Amino acid sequence: MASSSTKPLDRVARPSAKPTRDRIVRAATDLFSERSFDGATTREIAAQAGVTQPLLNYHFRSKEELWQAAVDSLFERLNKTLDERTTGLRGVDEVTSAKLRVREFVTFSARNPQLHRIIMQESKADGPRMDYLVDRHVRPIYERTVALFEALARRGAVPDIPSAHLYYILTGAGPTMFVLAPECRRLTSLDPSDDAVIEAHADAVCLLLFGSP
Amino acid sequence: MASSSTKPLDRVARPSAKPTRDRIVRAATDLFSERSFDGATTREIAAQAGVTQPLLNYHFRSKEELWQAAVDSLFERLNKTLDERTTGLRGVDEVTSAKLRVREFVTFSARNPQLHRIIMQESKADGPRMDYLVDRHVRPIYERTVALFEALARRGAVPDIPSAHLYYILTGAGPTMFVLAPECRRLTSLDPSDDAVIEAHADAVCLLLFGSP
DNA sequence: CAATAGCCTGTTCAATCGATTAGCCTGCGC
DNA sequence: GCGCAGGCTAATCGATTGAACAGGCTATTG
Repeated sequence: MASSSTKPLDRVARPSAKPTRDRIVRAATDLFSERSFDGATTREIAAQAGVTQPLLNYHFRSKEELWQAAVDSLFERLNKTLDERTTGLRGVDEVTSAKLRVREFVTFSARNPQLHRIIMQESKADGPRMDYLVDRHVRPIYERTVALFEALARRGAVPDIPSAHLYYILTGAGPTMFVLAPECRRLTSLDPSDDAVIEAHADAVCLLLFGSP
Repeated sequence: MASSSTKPLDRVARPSAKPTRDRIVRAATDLFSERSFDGATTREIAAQAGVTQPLLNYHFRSKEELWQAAVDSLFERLNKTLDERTTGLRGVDEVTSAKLRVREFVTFSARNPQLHRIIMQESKADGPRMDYLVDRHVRPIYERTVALFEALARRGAVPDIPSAHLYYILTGAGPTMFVLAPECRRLTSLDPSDDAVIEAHADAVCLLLFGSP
């Protein structure tokens, strides 16, 4: 097969191109998560990035490749955030450490709802973009999380629930309030972007999982 | 303003039109939930329904109106399912009744992941379709659920968590495994459409919320 | 000081979108 | 048994989509 997918552009990039490229990726992240892959137009992305539409095809081979760049940058941010929280925790016991990790996950999901929106989006079509997401990004996180939960379950720190179910309970209970933020604002008097609300939600999730916030 | 939205077509429908209309709505439900509003094309919906594309504009004024019909039929099914479970429960205590309702919600979400997929989809754009969803369908369910949780909390049957947070924990933890079914199949050895898996997930959610399945 | 390569824009193309129109076929009411 | 309205299709519309192309500006390079 002549699959060429995502070869880097064979061009020696100059540093002056980086900020422009970053603005495009940021705009693409927002619009892909808001409008879905099909719903987001390259013209709209270009407009939000403050550039012309053909420039997207200059920096990226296709809309598909721009989508991959957006996804990569999102997961890079997530992994960096979680890693920073994990290191610097030498000597803290395993349960407390896990709780902090969960809280960090909830906070990140609140500040970056785009990630879960894109995952939800793509996990329906079940196409090549789903392959990219799972193989490249989701599986490593899933396996680390499951291993953590199973260690916690052996200590009795979390309820005895099959780890796959626990994983989807966490990835559902944590981000949904923020993924559905516009709905939440209409239904309740809460603003999901408010720090106090985020804190309260992290409390709630930890209370359910660990028995204490 | 000349807003005309969703007037019924001024035409005396014959019974022979109903099955065709239903097939179109069913196909629209599947494709809107899989591909999002923008991603689903009227031609594809027509093809899956086994009719020609202009027929959609015969039965519905616009793509928007077809979307509303699909959403209406989904929520009608949800409400019917939950109501059937609630009646026929005379004399059962409140906690057991709530548990059964939650289990029914999880089961419905597993068999009809389209509903949550569409809600997730629309809750990002924050446009007129979001208004339609919340005002017409989600708010009544939200208020009933919150009232139920607050009654349960007064009895100590569920953890003391602000009801809005509890609502989003439930609507996240319950359906996410099934909304992300294609992802789940790749990550785990579980098939989210398997009855045993659905049962196990309902057990897990009830265990976390109520302390026992 | 040329000249080359990276960065970016204006213009345009074929494909595809939702919607409209004109018209065919069928079966019910009179 | 005739007319007419409902159900449906074929053909086509203007608008918009992602992408390609040709060319201009600028900074680095030799």
